[in-house]
Amino acid sequence: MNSTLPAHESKTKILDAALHVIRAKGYSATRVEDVCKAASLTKGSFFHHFKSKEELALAAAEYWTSRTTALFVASAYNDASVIPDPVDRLLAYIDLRKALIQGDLPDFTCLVGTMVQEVYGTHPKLREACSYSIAGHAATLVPDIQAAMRERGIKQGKQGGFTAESLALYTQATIQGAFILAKALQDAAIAIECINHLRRYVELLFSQPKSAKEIL
Amino acid sequence: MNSTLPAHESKTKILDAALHVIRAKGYSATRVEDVCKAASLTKGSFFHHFKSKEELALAAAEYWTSRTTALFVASAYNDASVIPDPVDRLLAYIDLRKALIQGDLPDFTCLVGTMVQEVYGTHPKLREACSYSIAGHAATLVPDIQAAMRERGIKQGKQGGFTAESLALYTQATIQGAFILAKALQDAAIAIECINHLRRYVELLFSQPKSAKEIL
DNA sequence: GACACCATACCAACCAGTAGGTATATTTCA
DNA sequence: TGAAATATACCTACTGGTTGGTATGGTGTC
Repeated sequence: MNSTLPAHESKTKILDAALHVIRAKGYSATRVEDVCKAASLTKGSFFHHFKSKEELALAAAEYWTSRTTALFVASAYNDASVIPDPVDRLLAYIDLRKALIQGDLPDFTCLVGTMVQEVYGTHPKLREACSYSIAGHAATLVPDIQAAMRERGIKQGKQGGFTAESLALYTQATIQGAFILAKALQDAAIAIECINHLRRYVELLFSQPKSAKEIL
Repeated sequence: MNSTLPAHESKTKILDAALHVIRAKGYSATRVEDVCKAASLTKGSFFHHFKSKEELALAAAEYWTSRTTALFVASAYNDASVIPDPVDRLLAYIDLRKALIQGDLPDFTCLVGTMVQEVYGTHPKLREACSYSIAGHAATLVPDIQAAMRERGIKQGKQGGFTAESLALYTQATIQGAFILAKALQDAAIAIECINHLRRYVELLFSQPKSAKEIL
C-alpha cells in the first residue's frame, strides 16, 4: 500500500482534484473528466494512473485517510506530555475539529462520510475503505477516553453506561451530521454550533464524577 | 401543494419506490428505470406523472416531509397532556427515534439527509427541499426545549450557553451522523448507541439545574 | 531505444427523455 | 340516453447526448 506516498506529481494532482470534486458533487455525479479538468490533465493521463473510476475512489479514500491521519498526528492534542489531563486532550481534539471548519463546504467536509452514503449498498470495497477511515480515526480517541473514564471513576457498562469506543464513534457521528446540516442550510456556522454541543457533552460527562455515577 | 395527498395510486407507488431506491443508492446513482422497476411500472407511466428525474426527487422530498410529519404528529411524545414535563417529552422523542431504527438501512435512514450531500452544490431547489425538511422537523422540537430551559433555569446565551434552536438542530445532526456510521459499519446497532449518547446529553443538560449554571 | 508519462481521437454502453400508440374513464351535447 | 369528443393513464420502441474506458501515437528521459 504505497499509495500513501504518491510518487508522481500528476497522480497526486488527480487525487487532490478528486478530493475536492467528490466532496462537492458526490461520488456518482463526479465524472472522471471533471477530475481531469480540475487536475489540468486529460483522460489519457488519468487512465495511465488509475484502472477505473472506482479505483480512483478507492485510492482517494486511502489518500484521505493518510492525509487526515498526518494532520492529526502533527497536532499535539493527544500528546500527554503537552496536555496532561485526558479530558483536556479530548476537548483539544474537539476544538481542533472546530478550528478546521473554514472556507467553503468542499474544503472542510469529509470525503469518506460523503461517499459512504452513496456506495454502502453497491460498492463493498469502497464502503470498506470509508469504514476503515472513519473507524480508524475514531479508534485514535479511545485511549484518551478510557483514561478519562478511569480517572473520573466512570466504568464501562452496558446497562445505562457507555463504552469508550461508542463515545469515540459518537464524536464522529456528530461531526458527520454537522456537515450534513451545514450542507443543507448552506452555513458552516451551524456545524460549529453542533461541535459546541459535542464539547459540552464531553464536559458534562467528565466534569461531575459524583453525580455522574448516580445518573449514568 | 396538493402533492402531500397523492391522488393516483401509481404516483404514490413511484414515490414509495423512489424513497427506497434513493436511500439505497443515493440520488445520482438511481436510474429512473430502477424506480420504475421497483414500482412495477414503465418509463411511459413515470414521465406521465413526473416531468424529470429532478422533479421526482423534489416530489419525493415533499412526500418524505409529509410522511414523517404525519408519523411524528401521530405519536404523542410532544403532547403536554400526556407527558407533562418538557424534558420527558424530549426524551420520549429521542426514544421514538431510537425505536424507529429497525429493518435494513434503506428502511430507516433519512431520504433528505442522504440526498442533500449529493446535491447541495448542484441542485439548489433540491437542497432547499431537503433543508426545509430537516429544519422544519427540528423546529417542532424548539418549544419543548425552550420550556425545558425555562423550567431548569437555563438561559439562552451565546457566551458559553446555547439556544433552543441549536440544540434542536444538534439532535438532527446526531441522528444524521448516526445513519452515516451505521452505513459505514453496516450495523444499525451503532446508530442506536449514538442516540443513547444523545439521550444522555439531554439528560445531563437538564438534570442538574444548579451545577449547570456554573458549567454553562 | 525502451519505458514512463501524457495527449487526441474514438468507441460502446448507458440512460434521461421523447414519440407515438392503445385502452379506459369522463365530459359534452344532440 | 348514448354516441362523439376529450382527457387520463399507461405502454413499447426509439433517440441523442453523455461518459467510462480504449487505441494509438507523441515526447521526454534514463
